[in-house]
Amino acid sequence: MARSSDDVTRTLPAEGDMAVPGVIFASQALLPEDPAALFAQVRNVATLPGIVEASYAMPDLHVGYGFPIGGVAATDVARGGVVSPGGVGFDISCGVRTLALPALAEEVDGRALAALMDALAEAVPHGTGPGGLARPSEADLTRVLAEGAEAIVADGAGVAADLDRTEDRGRLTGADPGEVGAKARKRGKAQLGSLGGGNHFLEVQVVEEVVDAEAAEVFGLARGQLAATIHCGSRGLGHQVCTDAVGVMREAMGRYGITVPDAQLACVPVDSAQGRAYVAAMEASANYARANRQLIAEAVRDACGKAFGSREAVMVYDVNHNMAKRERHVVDGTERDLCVHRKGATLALPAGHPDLPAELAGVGQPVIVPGSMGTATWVLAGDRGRAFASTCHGAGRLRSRKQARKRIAPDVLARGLAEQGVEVRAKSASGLAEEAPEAYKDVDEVVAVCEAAGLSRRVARLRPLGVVKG
DNA sequence: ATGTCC
Repeated sequence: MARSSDDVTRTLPAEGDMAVPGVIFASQALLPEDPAALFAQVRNVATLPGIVEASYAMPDLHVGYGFPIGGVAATDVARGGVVSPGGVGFDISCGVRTLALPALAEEVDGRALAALMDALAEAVPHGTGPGGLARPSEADLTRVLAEGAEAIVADGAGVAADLDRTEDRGRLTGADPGEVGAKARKRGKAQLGSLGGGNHFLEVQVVEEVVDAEAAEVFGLARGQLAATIHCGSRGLGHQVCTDAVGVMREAMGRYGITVPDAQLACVPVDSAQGRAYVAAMEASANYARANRQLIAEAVRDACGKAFGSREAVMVYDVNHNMAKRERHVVDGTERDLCVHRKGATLALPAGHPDLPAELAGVGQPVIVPGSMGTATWVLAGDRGRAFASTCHGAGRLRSRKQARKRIAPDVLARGLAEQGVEVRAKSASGLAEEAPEAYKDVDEVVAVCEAAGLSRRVARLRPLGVVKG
């Protein structure tokens, strides 16, 4: 029987220092046996200065640095609302980009797939540490920080249509490269155009199921078609920007009279010197992340050219899931200027929203939700605009990296994936075990809960055929 | 997530 919104919504009433309630969208199956630490994080966020409506958590929620991953929190800028790096995450503007490939799965046999995966593994730098597709000068890096994916397309890597299908058209206009520290620049300079490690990956997939035919057609996806999905972020640059900002805010917070229940929730008013500096550096990091995905998408096109004889790969969408954005939303009957933190959560604009490009206005914003390695990726569309128009970002981790390493043997895992017909090109065996499906929640249940809650609608399910991992 | 501890 179909579940109602109430069936998947849990409220933690405002008590103690909480300014608003906690609202968690999840079924029992998506919560850990002992959710105490997770609920404590949702409650802690509800105490932040200026928070409005609720401390929300999406169905893929799990414990993170200060804020839960899967958390959505909006603060009222005019009423002392804060910005917190812990509410954005270390991998600033980490996100997912899917391209529709010019081939049907039935046209690609095992040998052709293996050739494509070899070409992709060769073309796209993956794994931790330095080494990227681009070799930017200091001036190039500054331009990427200021202009994002737009700078990459302007230099000839990609087409204008790529930007039409990239969140914010690939460029955050509040970015100030001058607010990105020297150490962050140094790390970023050596990594532009690289996947990284952890749960970051590049997959070749087949569209296995279309749930919403109209939206799938608008998004450029058809049953049986191949797709490529890129999951990565701002690498060491964003990580360093986050680290630097947490240090500054821990020290500055007291001067604004702010106390928080957890040091990891370090924050300052959005409208303060330190708040403005962080937002400018965060947006520059977001530009770096989108430029990174644009460069990798071009390398995917090159690999397709080599393996298929066609470079034609059409953007479905590029959505990010680690950002704080200034947005206007109606709260208690009045439209307000909010700073919306989405950490392990995405924007999901409903159909008809004025910020959507005309071609997407009829169906809503695309959202791409990668499952764990070897499991499905879902393409969704914004639905009712709940929780400041947000939805989930992935399967959500169930076991820590350490637990996963302990429980899962990499060779057994690799064999299992091979038996499923998934071609794996992995750099690190222990890294592979950390990303095993057993370490994650069931992504099908995550998106089903999003749909029941009215956060987003299911459009298409993509099954992996090959994966490149750090 | 991360030059997985300066």
